[in-house]
Amino acid sequence: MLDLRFIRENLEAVQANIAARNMQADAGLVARLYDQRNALLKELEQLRAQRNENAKKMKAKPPDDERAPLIEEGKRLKTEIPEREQRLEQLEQRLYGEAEKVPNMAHPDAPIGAGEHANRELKQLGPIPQFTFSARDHIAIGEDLDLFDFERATKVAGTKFYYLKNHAVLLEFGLIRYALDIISRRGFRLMITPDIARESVVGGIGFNPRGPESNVYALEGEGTCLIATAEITLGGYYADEILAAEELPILMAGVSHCFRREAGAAGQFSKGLYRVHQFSKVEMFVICTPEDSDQQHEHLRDIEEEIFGGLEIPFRVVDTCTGDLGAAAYRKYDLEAWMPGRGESGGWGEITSTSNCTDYQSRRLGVRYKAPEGNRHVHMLNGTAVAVSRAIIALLENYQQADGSVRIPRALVPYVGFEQIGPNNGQA
RNA sequence: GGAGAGGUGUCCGAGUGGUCGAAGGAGGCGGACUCGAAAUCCGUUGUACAGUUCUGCUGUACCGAGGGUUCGAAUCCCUCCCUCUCCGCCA
Repeated sequence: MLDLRFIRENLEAVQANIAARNMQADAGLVARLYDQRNALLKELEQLRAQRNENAKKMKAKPPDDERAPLIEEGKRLKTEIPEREQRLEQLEQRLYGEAEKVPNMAHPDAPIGAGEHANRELKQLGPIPQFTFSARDHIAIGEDLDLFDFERATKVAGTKFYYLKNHAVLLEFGLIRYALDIISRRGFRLMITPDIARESVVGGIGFNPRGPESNVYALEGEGTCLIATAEITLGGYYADEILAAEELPILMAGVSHCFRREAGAAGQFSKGLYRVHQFSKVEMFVICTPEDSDQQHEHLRDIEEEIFGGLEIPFRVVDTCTGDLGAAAYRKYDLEAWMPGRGESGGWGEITSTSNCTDYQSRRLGVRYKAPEGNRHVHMLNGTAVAVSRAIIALLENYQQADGSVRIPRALVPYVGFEQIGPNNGQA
């Protein structure tokens, strides 16, 4: 959520930002409601001051003839105050409801535009593999090598679920451990987080906890949701706390399952492992001062490049345009891996993403730090270390061999314990 | 799941319906003493929102949460939540 005062004082910039992001929110209404709320609050506080004043006079235990009018006055205030309180509550509910729709401001360098074509490619790393045979997608590769079972997962759990089998299981754990080693060298505190979080935390991070539009699974009667990413549980870790300035930056990494409803998401790129209801992910999360967040964002991007560069997977880095930033991000970089099985002749597919959400999340979550000039909201950033299901796609498709086997990149071999998958697993 | 105890400021811990934003202590910060330190002494020390003649001042709210009683609630009543201890169950 943005600061209400900021919205009122920078109304035009906020409105322009909403338009650039292609979002629906009425900042003007927020500003008007805010003014109304402040006027009403002032009125209410004056009445309460009168009530306190009145009660103070009673403390002196005045004679009966003075008491009676004071009691009358008190009773009058007692009807007026709750009436204002009720109106204030309704007004604030509307105000916050509207204010929560207003997205974060965007970085001045973030490309402005609506669709994917407006994203700015920053760099491309690693050669795109040239195959002497016709490249297959990960579904075909995996089925041959007995790595997945989508059909039985559908029978048991529904569409967009999967069983990982055999080497794919080891691939999952190996990828996680590979990523953990890198980020722990980079100073991140490792955690395994709950896979469930309260709605207040889910909402504070910027996810819509309930409703048909929501991408998260709400648990019936519990007020909690399955998390869509460990960003939620890591971001909530310090909710309602005031941190010491010396503690910053805080670097956390969380391993979790991620659950996404993906309601209405369909199409050619939702086949196989690309868009699924459940996957495992290692997420990085940074809490820092406002002055530091741009630099921390570059740092996160650098780590993501190290992780996928180390796997020798060709990828490009994209500066996400305003229309694709979502509500919370101030700036976002996506890493898109080359996926040879995508479309007719391969294509780029998002494998990681890192966002600087500035104080948009920390304001609702109540995470602040003690600065010399007073308590300020921290900046929060997140970045994917490895999203296992998508990493598996990139590995299988880029490292597929003519004989149907899949080679394992050198850096990953120690973590998985084998050099290739099928047809004989490297055995003669 | 059963039984009991309890939720007050950074922490510990008092609190009779008005003099309680809240005693006392610890801790933190500033200062005095000291060659320096410890000890001792003095002072200071919550958060949020709003207003403002704005590096200060004023008002309001906050003693787990939400209701109620009252001219007035940390204090009385109701509901809920949470924590701890013991027992049961369990990976």
